[in-house]
Amino acid sequence: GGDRESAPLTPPERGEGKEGKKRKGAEEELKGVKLGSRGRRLLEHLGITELYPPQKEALQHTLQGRSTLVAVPTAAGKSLIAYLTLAERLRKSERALYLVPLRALAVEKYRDLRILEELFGLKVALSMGDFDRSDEHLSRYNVIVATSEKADSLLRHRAGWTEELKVVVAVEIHLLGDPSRGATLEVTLARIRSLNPSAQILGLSATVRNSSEIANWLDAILVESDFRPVELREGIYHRGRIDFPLSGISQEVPDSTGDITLDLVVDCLRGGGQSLVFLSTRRSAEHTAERAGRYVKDLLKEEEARRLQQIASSLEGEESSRVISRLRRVLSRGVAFHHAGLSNEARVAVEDAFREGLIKALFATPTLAAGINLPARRVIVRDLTRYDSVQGLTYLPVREVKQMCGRAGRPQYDPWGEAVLIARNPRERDEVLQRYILGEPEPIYSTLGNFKALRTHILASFASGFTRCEEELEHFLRQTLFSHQMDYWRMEAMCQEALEFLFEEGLLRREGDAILATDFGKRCSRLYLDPLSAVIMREALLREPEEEPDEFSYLQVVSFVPDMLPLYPRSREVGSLYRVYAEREGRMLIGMPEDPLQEEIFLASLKTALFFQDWIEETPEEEIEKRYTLGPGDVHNKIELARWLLTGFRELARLFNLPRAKEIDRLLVRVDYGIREELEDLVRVRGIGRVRARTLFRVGIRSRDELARTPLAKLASLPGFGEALGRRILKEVGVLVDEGEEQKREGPQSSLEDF
DNA sequence: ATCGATAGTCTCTAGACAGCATGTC
DNA sequence: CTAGAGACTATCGAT
Repeated sequence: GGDRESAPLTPPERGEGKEGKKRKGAEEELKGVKLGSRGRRLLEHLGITELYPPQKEALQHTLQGRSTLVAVPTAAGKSLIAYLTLAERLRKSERALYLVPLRALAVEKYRDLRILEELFGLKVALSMGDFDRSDEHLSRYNVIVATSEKADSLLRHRAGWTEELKVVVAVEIHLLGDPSRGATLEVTLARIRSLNPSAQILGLSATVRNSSEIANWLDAILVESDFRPVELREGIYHRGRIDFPLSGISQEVPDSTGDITLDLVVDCLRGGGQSLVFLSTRRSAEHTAERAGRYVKDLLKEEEARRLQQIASSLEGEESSRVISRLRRVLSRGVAFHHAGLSNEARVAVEDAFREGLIKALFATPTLAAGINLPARRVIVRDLTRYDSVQGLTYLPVREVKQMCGRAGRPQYDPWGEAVLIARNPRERDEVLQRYILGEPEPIYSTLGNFKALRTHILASFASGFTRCEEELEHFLRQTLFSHQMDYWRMEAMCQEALEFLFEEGLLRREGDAILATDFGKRCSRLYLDPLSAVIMREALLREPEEEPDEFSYLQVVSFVPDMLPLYPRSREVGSLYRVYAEREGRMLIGMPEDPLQEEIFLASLKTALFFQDWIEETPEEEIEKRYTLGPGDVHNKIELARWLLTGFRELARLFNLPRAKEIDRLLVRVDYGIREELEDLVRVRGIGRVRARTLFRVGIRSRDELARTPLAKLASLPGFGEALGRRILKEVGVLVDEGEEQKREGPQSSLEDF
């Protein structure tokens, strides 16, 4: 429930009834749509008495089973269309897939959709990387919520149920144009459609210029509208005033702080409204929050200040990271910042406190624009440009700014929403007006036409047996958005290049006219690795350096691969990285490349490997954060990446029957826990992680055997242990000793609470 | 001699998807 | 076509 775009569908009571909407009784309003009993029950349960015009229009098509593309602004109630369609159309023996771009969104949608289970007995499953391990069991569910990468992976594993989908919902479908991840969504949709030609596709999109082209590709009916449940006023701030060009309103903003951004925040807060401020860097998000705190602090109610203090102090223990303690400090003053460097715990705390209205101003990087819905009375876009290493400073895409602006106006709370774009000079004022207020969002273009996407998806196509020769590949590629938008011959040359690469590197082989994936190719595809990553890993595995490789050697390999997001060295670190290399050259599994561009990546891989090494040397996390200027969220993300890539690395070593697989597996355990070798044994015991293992080690308990000989009383007295835990641990170790069984330990459990 | 203010110079830049293996409280 | 915030450093002046 809460403030998600799916839930608050009652129009604002204070609203003026813009655009001539009239309130009518529930029955009459719903008449335009032939909702069945399930739909009515769902609406009733959600407390919704009225549907918005675009919802009604879309439902007329979707309830008939027609594929539909709904292109409407942020927060116009797109999700409800999907929920109602699923409720009405899905029988207990049938299946639907719900595609989302982010894991956080997957969790959100999963929670929402659980209501279908509650009301109609339709079972809902959540499937995303590192979360749902029992993929075969997914066939027992009616609605499967998955990220597009996970869905792609499930297709590659040929889970049977992927061929019997009745409805496929794809949200944020405009991400087809995303340069790094759009191709996955595109191929996944194309694949699903070719396996399920009769499946109903329900695409939900932000407004885009070429929506009819996208709809056409999907063979879908287009429902387009710029309807918003809360009026949105888009304005430009310049020289002490906000102008709202479309409504002709102009409003003065008193100079109370000497800083434009803070003036806008304070101005909004005086009217009792929350602000959401978008900035381009983490540093300015944190810094501006800090300055804003001084002004917001005094405007807090006593009760609010108390609650905020509570939330701040509940964030982790005393010793914690720079970022978190800074967040704590600003939180107690009624403001916060939000970026990907925060831990999940902190992020969620900030989001909740903002929803509750406790945080008066939130300073965010684009994490919030694309992520979960967090509306505010006033959205302030301070930075309309972003640094790009290739192009320098560039203006943000219109779609992105519109998405930020769309967050303005909380249904049921605000009479209207205000989005304020800050112009720094008269020339920029005109630019902003033309580009963002009057301008249209960019068209969506396929991003499948690049080497990385093609080699990855072409391999997957053969590895999973979807295509078995060049003609079948062409037939499939002709169904993609790319060939829908451009002539196929443009892609053909690139496909040839990708095929050549895959043949040459032994991922594909020919058998007469047929094309087959080799075992290496199949493994690579199922491990979801970029073929280039797999090739680099294979070369590293087969290399025989002068000296025995150590953990650093392996860590450097996974850090060098294109699937890694490495830590780039600062200019003054470069020298020492060359020294690191010189020192370890004899043990390295990859040599320094000649190509200067590759060399840069290589240096980054060295820095990244040093980071992982610090982690498994049990360097305190705060120290790591300081040394590499990262936040807890970054550390976590990097570790997670390394776990995935090390698994792939290990599996490839196993495939080639190399003893190095064992080495890599042990390293994986260490990365998993962030521990030195000496704790490896202890940590395999359930209930013992890096901290407890270190405690045990310190008092001389160094193995499971020694643990088994420890009296319960002693164990229970150690810090971090108690009687119950001690008993459980001893039981587990005891059982092991009795049965003399070699037991593998489990990975750490993920749970919904982690999100 | 030490400290501090000021002006000039240097540095750095958002985000986030994926795998495998199994029993257990 | 297109940078700017913030950290760091050098310099000079005051005490």
